[in-house]
Amino acid sequence: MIPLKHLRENKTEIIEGLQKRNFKQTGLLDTLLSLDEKRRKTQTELDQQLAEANQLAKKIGQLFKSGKAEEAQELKARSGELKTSSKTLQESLQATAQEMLEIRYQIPNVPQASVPAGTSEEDNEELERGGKLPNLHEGALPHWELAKKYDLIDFDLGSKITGAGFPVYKGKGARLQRALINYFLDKNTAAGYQETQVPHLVNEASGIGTGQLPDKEGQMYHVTGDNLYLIPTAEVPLTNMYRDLLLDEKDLPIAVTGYTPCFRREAGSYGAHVRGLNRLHQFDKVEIVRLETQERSNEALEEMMQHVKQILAELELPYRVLRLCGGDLGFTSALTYDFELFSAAQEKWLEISSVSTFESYQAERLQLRYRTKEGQKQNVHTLNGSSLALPRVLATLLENGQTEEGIIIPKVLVPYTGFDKID
RNA sequence: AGAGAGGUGGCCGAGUGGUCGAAGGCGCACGCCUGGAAAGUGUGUAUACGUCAAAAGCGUAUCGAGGGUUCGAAUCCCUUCCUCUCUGCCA
Repeated sequence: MIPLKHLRENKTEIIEGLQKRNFKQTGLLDTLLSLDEKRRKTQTELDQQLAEANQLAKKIGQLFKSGKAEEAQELKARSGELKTSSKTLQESLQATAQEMLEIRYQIPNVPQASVPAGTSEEDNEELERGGKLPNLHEGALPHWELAKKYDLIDFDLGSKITGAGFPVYKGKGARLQRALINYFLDKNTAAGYQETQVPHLVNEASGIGTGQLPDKEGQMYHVTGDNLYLIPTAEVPLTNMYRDLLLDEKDLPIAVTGYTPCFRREAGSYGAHVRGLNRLHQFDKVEIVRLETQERSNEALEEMMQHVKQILAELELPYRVLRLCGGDLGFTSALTYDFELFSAAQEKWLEISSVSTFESYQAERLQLRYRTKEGQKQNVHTLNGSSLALPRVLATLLENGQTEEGIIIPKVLVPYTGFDKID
């Protein structure tokens, strides 16, 4: 959420920023500001009434003690009045606060200056390419064919036991998955991220904290019996570890990494987009999360980007880095770099990592602050990224590594897989 | 899942209807003492909101969370979450 104080002081800038992501309902900002004024007025009035009531209560107590019950009775009448009117004010205050909150949930983060304006992925800015494109032999196959040919992944079996989008990995396919998870975790811990295992189900407060709730409720699997949600990404538990905290500047930066399965309902997805590993209801991902000071967060974002890039380079996969345009930017993000791998057999780019800074936006919801050296309280800047999401890496690995003699495993992975070829 | 006990400030812990944002201790910060340190000693030590240009100050709220009773609630009642003990079940 946008901090209110910031909105009061920088409304014009915020509106300009939001235009970059084609956010039209700028009227909400004015509504918010006038509600804020109302809220403050009500608060002042309420405080005055409560103050009077407090004093009365004290007086009545003293009168009772000194045996002046009659005088006390007289005061009680006024006390009753105050009670009624303050209750009304209280309710009004709560309603206003709730209304403000709901509006604030509807206002996305303000993109950074470097974010290009744009409406779709067409307008994303390509920053660089790396790795090398493979020369596939005649008759090269997409990964779902390869998975079948070498018996690595069984989509039908997953459908049988659960449903579409829940594949079963078998033999070397399963081993490759485990190898990737370990390899990613090792790379991340070597870069200073603390390895963390978190719950795969979260409560409502956590969903609200990172912004999945209330808006994107339909995207998560909801365990209604216990009112818990299956995590759509490790970002949710990893970031919510720090919900409701007042840190000290010297506690920062905090960097954590964790592997979790991710569960997404993906309502509305269809067709070739969901073919094979391209889009799943359950998939594996290793996530990195950082908490930074406001001064250092942009630098941290660059570091995260370099880190992911290095992993992709080691895997010898053809990648490109994009700076997302306003229209493609996630609701809570201020700046996002997407990483894509080129799937040679499908002849298209597949997104495998998204590295973002949320600046204060998540912290405002999480109530996550830090005290600066000077003693001021500020919102922590939160950042996260995939490092990395497995299915599409696996898909590219299979497709780009295929030769007539089998699928070649990148050298860095061999110590993890225990084999250098799938045949 | 059933029965019981409990959740108080950074930590420990007192407080069962008024003078309690909360005794006392520990910790921490600053000062005094000391050649230096320890000990001793003094002062301070929560968060949010409102008021204010800002700070100070003042007001309000907060004793797990939410609601209720009462002129008045940390204290009584209800709901809920969490922790512990016993029983049951079970990787």
